[in-house]
Amino acid sequence: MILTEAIDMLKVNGYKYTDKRGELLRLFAESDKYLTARDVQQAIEEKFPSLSYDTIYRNLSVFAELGILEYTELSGEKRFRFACDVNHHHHHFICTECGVSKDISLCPMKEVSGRLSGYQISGHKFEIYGKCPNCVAQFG
Amino acid sequence: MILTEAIDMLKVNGYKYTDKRGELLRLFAESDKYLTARDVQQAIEEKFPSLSYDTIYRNLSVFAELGILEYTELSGEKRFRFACDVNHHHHHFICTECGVSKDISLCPMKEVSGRLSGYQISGHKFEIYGKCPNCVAQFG
DNA sequence: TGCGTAAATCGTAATGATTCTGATTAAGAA
DNA sequence: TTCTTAATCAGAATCATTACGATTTACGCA
Repeated sequence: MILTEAIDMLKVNGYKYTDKRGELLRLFAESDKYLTARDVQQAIEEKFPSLSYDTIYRNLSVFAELGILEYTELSGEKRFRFACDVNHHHHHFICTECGVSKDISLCPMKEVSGRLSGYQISGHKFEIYGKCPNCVAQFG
Repeated sequence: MILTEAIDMLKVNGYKYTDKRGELLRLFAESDKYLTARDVQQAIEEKFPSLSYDTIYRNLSVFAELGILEYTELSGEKRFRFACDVNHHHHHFICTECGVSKDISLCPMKEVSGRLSGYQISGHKFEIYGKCPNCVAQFG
């Protein structure tokens, strides 16, 4: 997904375009990191110093619902990143220091679903945590 | 793990045994469900109507640190269940209705770790969500 | 271009989970 | 039994998240 697609996605679904939404989306489009609402607020502070926290939250939720952002929960916080290839299901390594993520194309669900007859599967989560090479170099 | 082992584990690590800790552990030992602190409070209310919420929290953390309980986060809440076979690494299906869990012995990390050279892996999470057969029958 | 309406944003407050504090109680060693 | 220290308690503080009512703004339409 790219920025213009994300903006189209907004409009197609009846949401209005605002400079603030644009800036939020740009921030995610330029990064492969998982960000918390607080991260976003800090990153965007220069451009929109008074952007309401509530506005950030609501918009992150909207974006995630539309599939523009991917979403996970880590140590008690919601985190978001720009959606990768929507057509190719995959998972992520997530750096616990900086939030940067790396695609893991492998998905273990193929082998698992056969073992769960009688169960109604609604979702799954496969995430790997640790330090990315940058953070290993920086923090050891 | 069984209840008596869990209690030994407490003592070996220098923690005192109290009736309340005993009751907390018994509650988990008799269930294969993931429970929130609130769930625990309700379940234990009959026996200890005035057990402090803080006490529950602290103890769940202690138990998890000692490996007596397994821990996960789901929809913004910490959840705990009695540790299964400590010697056999595995994952869980978790029912989003009732919290009941089922072992999934498969672990995808074997295939993945080779793809992450340069990364320092500290942990991973593989969980499957949905409804257990009971809840499918009950709620559809 | 200017208007009107519904949506977006704002500032603030409410909520809910989690953690902390300082006082009191009780487990377990001597 | 006594003593020391950990455990528990009640209540408050903290933090993430969500809700509220008022104000502002995007954008369809004249």
